[in-house]
Amino acid sequence: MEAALHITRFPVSNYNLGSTLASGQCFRWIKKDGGWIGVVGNHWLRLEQSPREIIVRSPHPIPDWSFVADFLQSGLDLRKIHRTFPDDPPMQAAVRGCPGLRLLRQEPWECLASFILSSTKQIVQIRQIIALLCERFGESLAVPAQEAPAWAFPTATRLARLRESDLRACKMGFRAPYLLGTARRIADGTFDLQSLHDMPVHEARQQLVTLPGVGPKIADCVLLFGYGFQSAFPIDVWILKALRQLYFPDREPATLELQEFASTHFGPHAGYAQQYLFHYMRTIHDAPPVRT
DNA sequence: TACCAGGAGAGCG
DNA sequence: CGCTCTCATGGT
Repeated sequence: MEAALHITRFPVSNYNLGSTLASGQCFRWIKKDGGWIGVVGNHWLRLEQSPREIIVRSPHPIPDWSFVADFLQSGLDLRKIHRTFPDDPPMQAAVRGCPGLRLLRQEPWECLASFILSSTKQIVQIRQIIALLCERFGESLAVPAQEAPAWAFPTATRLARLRESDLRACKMGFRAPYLLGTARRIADGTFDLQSLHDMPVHEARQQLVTLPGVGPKIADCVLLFGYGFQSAFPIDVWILKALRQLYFPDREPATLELQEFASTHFGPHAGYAQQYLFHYMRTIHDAPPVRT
């Protein structure tokens, strides 16, 4: 089975594939047999970390693997990013605590839809909802023998034709009309996701928050994870807690003050810094007690 | 069981 | 404006 797969390798340094895929920026990758199974575009893929490269396997020939390099951002020099981070104890602890953590570059529609579904949900539940949505409405993909079936993320056009009850059946609750409304604006052409690539970040953000179910936090997630605007700094409950505990342990700043602090303190790649704080907070600094 | 989750939108005053 | 409440569902 192994030999039947088509394979390529991306040389990397300081790339922690596991932390990256499990850091709450994407929701479809599953750890299996020392590697990771997932979908990029219309391709089932298996990714595996080795010391100096990421090994990529596909069930069918891939003439051009560059879409995988784009997704992984494997060519990015992480040290250059780190050098722009503020030189303070919390930030340095977060970087040391999450070596090789990266930002992926996801397809904007999948990223937008996924984060509309993320509001007030735990990551495990977001994953369940998205898995259901893909299984029911996504295009079936070719997978290797003995592997579980896989589906592409459903297109906006496909979701736009559904009824709200079809989406609620995927356990997304009050998020169903949001996702449906946004899918319809993209499907009917009144919102152009592609055009955001060429806008200044503040303008792209203004556009995104006109979509139903998209407020400041989700807009920033899409700008950061889907478009690569690395100044975007999503502020959620975890980041608020991180800023309070790590930077202001002796008092209780208002949310507005923390937003102001976040927008000025972390430099041109603030969004990247945010991912370190988020993952550090969730996995190390304030990890919930382990049950036995 | 009760609480809370990578929030947003509507309805107040 | 700024604040509060609600929204649906399931994990812990």
